[in-house]
Amino acid sequence: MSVVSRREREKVQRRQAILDAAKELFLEKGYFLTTMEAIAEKAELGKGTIYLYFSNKDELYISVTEEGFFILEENMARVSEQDLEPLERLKSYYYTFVDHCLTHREHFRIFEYFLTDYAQKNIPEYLIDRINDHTWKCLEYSVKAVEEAIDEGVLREDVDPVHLSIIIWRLGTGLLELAINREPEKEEGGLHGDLTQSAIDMLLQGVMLR
Amino acid sequence: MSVVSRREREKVQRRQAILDAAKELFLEKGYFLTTMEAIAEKAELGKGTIYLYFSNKDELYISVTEEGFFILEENMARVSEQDLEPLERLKSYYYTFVDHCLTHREHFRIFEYFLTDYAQKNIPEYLIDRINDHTWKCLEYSVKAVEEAIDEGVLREDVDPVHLSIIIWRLGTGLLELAINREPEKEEGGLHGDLTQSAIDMLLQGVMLR
Amino acid sequence: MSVVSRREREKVQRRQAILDAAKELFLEKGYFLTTMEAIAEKAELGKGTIYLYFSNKDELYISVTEEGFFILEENMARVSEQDLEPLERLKSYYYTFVDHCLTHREHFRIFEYFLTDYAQKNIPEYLIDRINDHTWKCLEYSVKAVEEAIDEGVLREDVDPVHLSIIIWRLGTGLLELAINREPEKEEGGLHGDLTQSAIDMLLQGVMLR
Amino acid sequence: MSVVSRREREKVQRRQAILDAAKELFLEKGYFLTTMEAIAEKAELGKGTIYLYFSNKDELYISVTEEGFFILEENMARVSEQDLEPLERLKSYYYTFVDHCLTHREHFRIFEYFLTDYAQKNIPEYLIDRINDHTWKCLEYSVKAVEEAIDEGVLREDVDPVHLSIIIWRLGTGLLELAINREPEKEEGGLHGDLTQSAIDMLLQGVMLR
DNA sequence: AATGAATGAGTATTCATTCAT
DNA sequence: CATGAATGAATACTCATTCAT
Repeated sequence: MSVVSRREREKVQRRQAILDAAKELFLEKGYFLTTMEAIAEKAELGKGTIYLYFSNKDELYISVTEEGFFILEENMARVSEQDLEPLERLKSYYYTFVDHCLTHREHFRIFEYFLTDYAQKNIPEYLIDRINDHTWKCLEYSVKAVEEAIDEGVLREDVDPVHLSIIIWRLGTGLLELAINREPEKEEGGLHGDLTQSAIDMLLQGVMLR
Repeated sequence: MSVVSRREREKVQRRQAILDAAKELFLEKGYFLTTMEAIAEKAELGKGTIYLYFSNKDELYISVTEEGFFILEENMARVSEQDLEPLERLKSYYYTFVDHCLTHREHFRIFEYFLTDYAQKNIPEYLIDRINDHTWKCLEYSVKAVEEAIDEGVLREDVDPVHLSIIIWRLGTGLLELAINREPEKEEGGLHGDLTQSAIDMLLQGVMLR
Repeated sequence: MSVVSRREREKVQRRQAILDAAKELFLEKGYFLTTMEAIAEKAELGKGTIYLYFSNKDELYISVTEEGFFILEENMARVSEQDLEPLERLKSYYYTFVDHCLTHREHFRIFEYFLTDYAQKNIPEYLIDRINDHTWKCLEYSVKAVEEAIDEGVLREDVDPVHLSIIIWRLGTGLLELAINREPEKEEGGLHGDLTQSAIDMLLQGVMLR
Repeated sequence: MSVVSRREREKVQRRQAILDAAKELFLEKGYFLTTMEAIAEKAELGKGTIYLYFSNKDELYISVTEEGFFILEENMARVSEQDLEPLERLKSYYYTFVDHCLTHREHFRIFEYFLTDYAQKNIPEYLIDRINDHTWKCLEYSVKAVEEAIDEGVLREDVDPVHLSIIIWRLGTGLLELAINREPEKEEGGLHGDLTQSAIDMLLQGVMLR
């Protein structure tokens, strides 16, 4: 059994090595300019080996994206377990998302690629579905927080929880796109930090009851 | 002269035919999956002809993007000439931008591609600059409106005009991304219309003096 | 008639302009890397115009080469009219050829190209024949001089006039190749001048009667 | 180990197959008219395979040329080890060179291309240097033989060893050019054999002490 | 299981030549 | 006559994927 488990462990490690190499390269050069050969080299594996773990380039790409979601989902879950005022929780989700994307910029970029049309047209549906599932799982945390906030009389009753959640989320990605693609290596506290905070504050101010 | 002007006209038409074909294809399949051959075919021209009008694929791509900006800038200028309350003007710029992107979805998508990393790394700087100039030109309309609004006591004084403009603009793109990429051919009045409006309203509500 | 002759003159001028432009470019970049467009531009004519004077690129190329021969033949003829000792005449032909090639380096290079295999395989026979005729015309001057020299008892009787002529001529081209291709813009008096002279002197010394 | 060495051997064989195919085609059609596809086809390999062995067309071309030099250098070295009178040795080098070029006509032609201007302008310097190194290595054998001949009082003291070597070498190429390009498949004993011999004899006769 | 050599479809771009004006 | 816009065949090179070892 020990032998089997060692093999098992090695397999997992190898898979991870490929994912890590791919993540870095997809981030650096984008989907089309990243070659399978380069990934193999960076992972210090043979070119053919990749195909033992991922059936093709697209699947590898999606897997890289998915990996990011696992981390994000964990962070979201952690926030959900904290004892917070509903509005604070809502902001906390927002910041968690923004921080996650800034820390794992690669996931954000890769995810953005995902929204583009040619990605959608060239990636098999089952892979797309997998990503969409993740997206919704994250969004739901926000939706619940908004509902709570309305219930507790902190937010106006005419606010649609799903709408507000989408707006917050898209506000975040909109600003992130700028921060990540335009000021590649800026420190966190710069213009973007301000914008991120101002944005959510202005927005919530606009829907709070007072 | 008549002959010359006819030729001149034909040249312009041919250039436009190429731009139109390219626009459609870049939109449909993205930069990398669109071939020069396909563009030529769609424009009903020889492959080599394209190169008489655009020096290479990148330049054609940028030109397509630029064309969209010319239209947008015109619309923005038109709004700027209207006699509007500063807050109405601000919203009007926002809606103009959103409407433009919904009407010319291709420009939006192409422009989004532009923000991606591999685009930035593989397009010559002078072409990138050309696009950035357009972006700033549009943003400035919004900045001026915010300044006016502050001057007239409609918006809080502690609001940074550039920051708010960026937030509005990015809120717009964030939502558009969703609308355009996820619900490809939805009619205007759907979920997105609501979101767009709610978003700007909530946001401005948050920064208004009252 | 005046009008006709003016037109005639213009035609000749235009042809010459093309030849001059082509000569310069073929020399500078070689056959394959010289484009018809570049020739047209340099000749300040339309691309299509060239085809009114030369039926295609090959013919133009040969014509350029031929033009060089006309000049060389004239110079050879001039030497043949001088009153010279047969051995001096022989050397004079040799120097005339070498000087011609150094002065009109382009003709030499173009001519050398002509000897290459792909030139031979891709140029219509009638054009090849035209060049060969020129070659023989020049060689015959030398042959006659050798015959004279033998008749006058200056050269050994066992020397074959054609053989010696070919040897002298090829010795010249062999050295020229070096001079022209390797030391592109060296002044005449350099290593090459010495070599050229030494070579013919050594050679003739070896076949002189004494 | 046996497996490894077999693979190694196959790699060498494959490389050689490409070189052979390329040699034949470059000879037959010249650089520009030889396509990588044709080479692949002749070598019975996939188009892409060539690029596993040679980084591009130029490198392949130079490699073909270089291969010829390896053979020539070997033959020259063999002559240098023989016990010969200096003048005989000198002639022997000359004949070795001429014979080599007649036996491996392709190398001669390819090398001649090398001297042309467009080759020089379009081949990376480091490749040019590689070829020049070979040229000098061969020439030095001749230079040493001339020096010996002078030392032993067989050749005149005023003869410059490098000059004479160059003259001999260029005399050889001059004649070879004729033999190879003009009488493609003539048997060895023809006009050319005579010329080659006559030429060196006349020349040396002219510089011998007597 | 891991490898990496081989493959060949696919792509941007060039350029001699034609032909309508 | 002169033009130059249009053409499309041709070509070097890349890269995801396969498969024999």
